[in-house]
Amino acid sequence: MDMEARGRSEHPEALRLWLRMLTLTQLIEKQVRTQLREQFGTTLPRFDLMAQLERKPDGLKMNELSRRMMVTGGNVTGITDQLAGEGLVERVEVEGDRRAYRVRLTPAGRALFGEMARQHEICIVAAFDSLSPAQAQTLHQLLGKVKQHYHRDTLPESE
Amino acid sequence: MDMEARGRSEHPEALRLWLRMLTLTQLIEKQVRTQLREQFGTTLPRFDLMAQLERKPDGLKMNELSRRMMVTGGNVTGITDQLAGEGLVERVEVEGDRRAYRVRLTPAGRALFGEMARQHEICIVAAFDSLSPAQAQTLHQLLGKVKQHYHRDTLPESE
DNA sequence: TATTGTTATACTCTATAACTATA
DNA sequence: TATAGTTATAGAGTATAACAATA
Repeated sequence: MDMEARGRSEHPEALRLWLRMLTLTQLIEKQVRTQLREQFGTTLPRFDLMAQLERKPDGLKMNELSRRMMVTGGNVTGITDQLAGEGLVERVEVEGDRRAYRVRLTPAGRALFGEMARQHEICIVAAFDSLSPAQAQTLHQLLGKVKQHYHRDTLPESE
Repeated sequence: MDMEARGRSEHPEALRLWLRMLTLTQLIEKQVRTQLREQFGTTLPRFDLMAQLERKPDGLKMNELSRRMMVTGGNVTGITDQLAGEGLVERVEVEGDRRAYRVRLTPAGRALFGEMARQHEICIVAAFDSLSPAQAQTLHQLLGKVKQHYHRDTLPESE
């Protein structure tokens, strides 16, 4: 192992940091995808879409979903079609704009997402098990600092 | 924005941490992919493979590449075929085992990788620009702790 | 004209499994 | 039998661009 092998002492700290973060993220992500596939027959983008909707009872418009999921619109249509076909989400009309829909979880979708989220949480908690609460908080803050700076440079607007 | 929207106060710290790390990684990764595509007409897996070889003058066997890149063997064959077709890597025989090859960078591949790595480094350094050296080191250490623990649970062997 | 969402398409990346050739 | 690597295939995931309907 290790993709991280790429980062060597001759490289600046930032590069070693990035390679470690990338490797770790891929490792955890791979496990999450496996869990979603094996336990629920679903995929990470589908889970992501449902997660976006979970705390928005009124749903989200397609372009909002697209922006939040960081993928282009056509893909959101495809995933939404799948989930709608399984009765997990539904499209509802937006009054005042007949072009747009809002997508929201159905009761069945909400129930299934609750189960998935519970398993997912167990998996993630285990992954970060080695950190003390204080360390976890520090990590969270440092990542937040990087992300905020990054957004400022590349994605001016935010919610 | 934000995929991180998934993480709410009712969720444990680990989940918020994970979502923040995932979002940030995807953000940076997307920029890296764009840079590799636009400036060099290449992809992240191709860059990764070359990066693995860069510090191994004798090259690596296919199964070692597969393990390090965390993908299955067939994919390594495909990427190696592409790079070999462009004269960037070459397969050399392993004496004592006529089944195996070692893949290594050609001089042209080494030169090109050097250029790519230089641009890549600029991009990554900029991404983590907001951290002080001490903060970067802390982040590196915390990620290392999580990763080590993770490896112990899931991937016993290491290099 | 601009925007919302859909459709069609193509390409990269990936895993799986069957295959060959050596060991 | 087991291992190194290849081939073939299928599916996920993505971006692009052309399109329809509405604003």
